Amino acid sequence: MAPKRKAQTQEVAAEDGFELELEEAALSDQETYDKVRNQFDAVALSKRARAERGTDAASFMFKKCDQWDSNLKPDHMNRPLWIDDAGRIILESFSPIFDEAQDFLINIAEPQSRVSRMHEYSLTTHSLFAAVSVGHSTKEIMQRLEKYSKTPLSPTLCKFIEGSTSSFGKAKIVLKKTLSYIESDDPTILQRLLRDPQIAQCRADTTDGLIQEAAPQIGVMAIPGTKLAAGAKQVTQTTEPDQNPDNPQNVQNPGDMIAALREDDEDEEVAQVHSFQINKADRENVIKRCLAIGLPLTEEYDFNNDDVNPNLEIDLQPHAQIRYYQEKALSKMFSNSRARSGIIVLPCGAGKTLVGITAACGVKKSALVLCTSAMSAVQWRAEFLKWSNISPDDIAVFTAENKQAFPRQAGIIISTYTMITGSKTRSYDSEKVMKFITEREWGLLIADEVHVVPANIFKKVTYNIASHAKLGLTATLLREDDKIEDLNFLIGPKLYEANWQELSEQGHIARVQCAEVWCQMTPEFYSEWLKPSTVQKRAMLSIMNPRKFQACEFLINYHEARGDKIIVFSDNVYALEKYARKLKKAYIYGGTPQAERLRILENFQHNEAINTIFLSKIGDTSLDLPEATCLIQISSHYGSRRQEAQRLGRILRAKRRNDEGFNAFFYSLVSKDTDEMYYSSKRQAFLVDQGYAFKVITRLEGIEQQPTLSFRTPQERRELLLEVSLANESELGEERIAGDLFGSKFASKGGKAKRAGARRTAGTLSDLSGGQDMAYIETNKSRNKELKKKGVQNNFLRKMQTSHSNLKKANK
DNA sequence: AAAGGTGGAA
DNA sequence: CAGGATCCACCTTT
Repeated sequence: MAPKRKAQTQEVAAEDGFELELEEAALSDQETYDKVRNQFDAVALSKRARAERGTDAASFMFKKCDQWDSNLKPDHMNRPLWIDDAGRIILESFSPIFDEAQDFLINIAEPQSRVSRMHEYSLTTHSLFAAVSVGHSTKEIMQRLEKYSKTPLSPTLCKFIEGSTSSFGKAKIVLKKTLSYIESDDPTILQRLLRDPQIAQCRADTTDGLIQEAAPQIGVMAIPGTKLAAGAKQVTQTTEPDQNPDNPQNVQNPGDMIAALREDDEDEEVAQVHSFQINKADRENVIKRCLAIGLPLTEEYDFNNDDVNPNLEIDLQPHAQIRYYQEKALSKMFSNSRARSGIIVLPCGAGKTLVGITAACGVKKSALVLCTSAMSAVQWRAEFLKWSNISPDDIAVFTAENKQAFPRQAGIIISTYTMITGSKTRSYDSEKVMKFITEREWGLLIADEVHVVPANIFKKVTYNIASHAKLGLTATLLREDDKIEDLNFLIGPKLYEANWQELSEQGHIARVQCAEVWCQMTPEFYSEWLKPSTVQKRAMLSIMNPRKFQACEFLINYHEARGDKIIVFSDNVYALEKYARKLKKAYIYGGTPQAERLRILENFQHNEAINTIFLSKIGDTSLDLPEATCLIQISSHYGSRRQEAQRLGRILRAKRRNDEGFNAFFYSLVSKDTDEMYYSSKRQAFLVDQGYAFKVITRLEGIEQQPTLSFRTPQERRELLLEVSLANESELGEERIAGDLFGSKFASKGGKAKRAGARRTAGTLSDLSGGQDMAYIETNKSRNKELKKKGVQNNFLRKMQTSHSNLKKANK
């Protein structure tokens, strides 16, 4: 703490205009930097807090505008950026140089929200770190910001950028011949590191000075699958103008000195690099320590010069043509012919898998792919075989049922996070494969869906597995907690983030109409809802709201008539089953056995008669349903933005997306005047930021004309209410089964926890229905007969339900 | 011996 | 913030 207790006053000042006074003379670089950074954070926080507090989210922006007005550059209309002192950047998307500016901003700033006319970014220490690590220099960042900004950059901001960039990304951790080196083009940085006792202790080589050698040639890396790799010399056609920042043609204003300066930079950098070696065992510690003292290391893998690890024979199939944004993302990873660790953010359905595969083809070393479920592990393998020419022997899946390693020197293993991190006792085979994995060196580690991996788990992964480069793939780099930050340091900076809107405009992902349907609660349900009761009960009531049910039914009818394939999501398993049964549709939840799921999905995809399925949370991830074109959400997990985004992602890859005028639909059904309203708005935040407009529908056109909707009479509604209430009570503890007409309690608790209990009760129930002894097995059969008797019309449905072997529930 | 249920874990 | 879903290892059964 500085002796001068100015913090208070400064914070107050910060609230209103953010005036900084720094006594630079008294402070070292590091201190200056810390101070600037702290104040930045404080300002950003207070602003955000104020905005979120909701007094008026927009007012401070207007205030900022007043300030900006005063010093606009004369030609400001040609410049697309508004930048304030706290690093908030507003980008006008209608600017002529929008593309150029956006490409640049994506590299240096964090996208906050990208709605159609204006995109908001914010400069953070971390985003600047990422910028430097993908090769932008301080000078370049400043100059280009200055170029795009409508107002002159404030000294505060300049100081911030300088402070962040000068210390970030200067030192790299590089593996050469499997040994770890800390490398930098500036020897003073290394000396500064070595002065730190903890780091010095980890040093491996015994030389006094530093190792010095010529820097590697910075060449254009040929990314497999691009025309460049195919041998075509016309690079400019395939690459976006801004992909290569060193391309002087990008400089629009010839008066700018950027190009010249940039070239100077290059010359300096190419000259020489210095390094010292560290003990491999201490690698984690060094990275951590460097982070702590403000000099984080970037991690790069010089795979071309790695002759210790055997090469893997893998190349993309000739027919695999990667798209420009995938190429852009990969070029960030592979510039200067090394593999850089980091995270690539692409919307679901935009080809994350292909990016991963291409990366593996680029590195051509053994690779380890980690995904969240065993199912997607199998899918990854299939994709590998489809897109690359890798021999099937070289690619193994390591899950509970499939424990293999590859027989040859190099290969690919696909596994799950749980399998790798699991600390419990393993079977002998698992142990063997784990040993195989931990004892070898991996060229590339691909982490699928990194956002779901809590940092501490991934720490374990990085600790256990020696991998030279790590690539994280995700669609939604956000979590409701703050663990996402840790990922930045465990894997690396975010290398690329695609813009959903842009991709959908170009037809890479489907266009989506989003709508929120507000359903009135019926009087019976609302008065019940108003009674003091538990959160669960209220939630249940709002989900089971008959009007919502009708809306759902109406939408299904409407979209089935249009020829859409519909997925209905419900987090609540009880509601899921209720809806699905009432509407005679197939449904899948956690308790549905594997074979059953596959059958249902198969039918959904290929059977003309099955156009709607109901899914529980299970459908959120790793279920590939390219047929779906319409999505209805009837209940959801509180305010989880990620879930919303991922569900939307389910329909983004719609096969028919390139049809003329094709639209996918996303409905969120919300019971009016309940908690759902609040959660719904919160959940949408991310999608809105990605530029999706949510329409609010309060009345469905033509719903009155539908004569066949369920729950039209108050009588039916009261029955439903009764059912729901009873189901709810029994759920809340007591083994109450009377009146539980559909045995729904057990359906909703399909999980293992209550299975034993369920079985016992099922016995009792089957007593009631006449199956006297060994009730458990018999239950199914008698139930099936019942179903047949009831005359289920739909062939498929009957077939499906007959073989629904996991029915712990007894139907009345 | 496959297939499927159970329990524990995170 | 809690409960659901998932995964794995072990244990039973045509």
